[in-house]
Amino acid sequence: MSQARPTSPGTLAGELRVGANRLVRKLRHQRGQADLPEHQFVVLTALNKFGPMTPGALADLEGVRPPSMTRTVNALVEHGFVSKLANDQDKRQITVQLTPQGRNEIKETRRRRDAWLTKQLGSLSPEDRQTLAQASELLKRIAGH
Amino acid sequence: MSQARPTSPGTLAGELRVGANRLVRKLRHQRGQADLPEHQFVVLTALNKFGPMTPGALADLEGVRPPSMTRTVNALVEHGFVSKLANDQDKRQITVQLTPQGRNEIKETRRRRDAWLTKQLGSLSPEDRQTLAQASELLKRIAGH
DNA sequence: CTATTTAATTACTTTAGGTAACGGTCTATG
DNA sequence: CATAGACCGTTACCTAAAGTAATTAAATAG
Repeated sequence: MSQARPTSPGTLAGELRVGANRLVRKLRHQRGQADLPEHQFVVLTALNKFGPMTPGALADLEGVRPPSMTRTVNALVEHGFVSKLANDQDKRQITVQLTPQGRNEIKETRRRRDAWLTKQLGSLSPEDRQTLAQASELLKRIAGH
Repeated sequence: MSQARPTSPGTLAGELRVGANRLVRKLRHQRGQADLPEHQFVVLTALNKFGPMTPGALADLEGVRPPSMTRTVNALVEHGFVSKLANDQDKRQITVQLTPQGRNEIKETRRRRDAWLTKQLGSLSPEDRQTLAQASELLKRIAGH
């Protein structure tokens, strides 16, 4: 494990971009027929993490425009994974919330889609897994919200 | 550095997927007007790494259907970043190869698109950068080639 | 030598995103 | 306090990038 000189941000950036892109592409390729499209799934996970939100807040969070989020939310409503709730304080707004089926779908989808990755990780040493665990935190921190 | 129990592959998979996805999404969001679309850029980098290839081989490599690759290659030809070359052994096939402008575009695009990430990495501690450097290797290993 | 297979392409469809504009609701100021 | 403007979700329409089906031309197997 040579550590001659500190890793320079510039060269690391390229390495990290390539590594992250490859993993994401591979994971996308692993996505089965049964799984929800990524843009729908991330909305479920956002609601699971932050609780009920308006479509506008979801759009901001996911970095898409409001009309796109309207479509995504409507698709999820049709699947029965979320429901829309009127807001009595401000009648312009609505609240989107997970249904029990939505919660279940998160669990099932994660299980299916992480099966491949879990297998790969299982073949690494505990030290390497520890490295990746720390890296996961750093990635999230870098990416902000 | 608390290491009470070994990081389980199952929970790590979820963390890693989220972290990698967020970074990639953020990087995509940072992509400037001047940069090529990702699907075009990755073809340039593939040609740079593996040398001249047929459209079919590129399609396999990128996990995309042949008609999509035909379009991507044609767009790159119009930009002058690659050129098509007839194959005399098998006249059904063509070879796609980088032009000098294509090579230059890779360099320039990488420089531009890594500017943001380089800045983020610069604000981390050398230890964290070391963690990410190791993680980059692991990500590439996991994702295969 | 014909029949099948293969490679790239063309034509058309699907998916997921964007912008512009609208309609109902809230809010601030004149 | 009335109304002008801002805000929120939505609708209508457009664009980008991928897919499938069908086409053309070339190689190869029987």
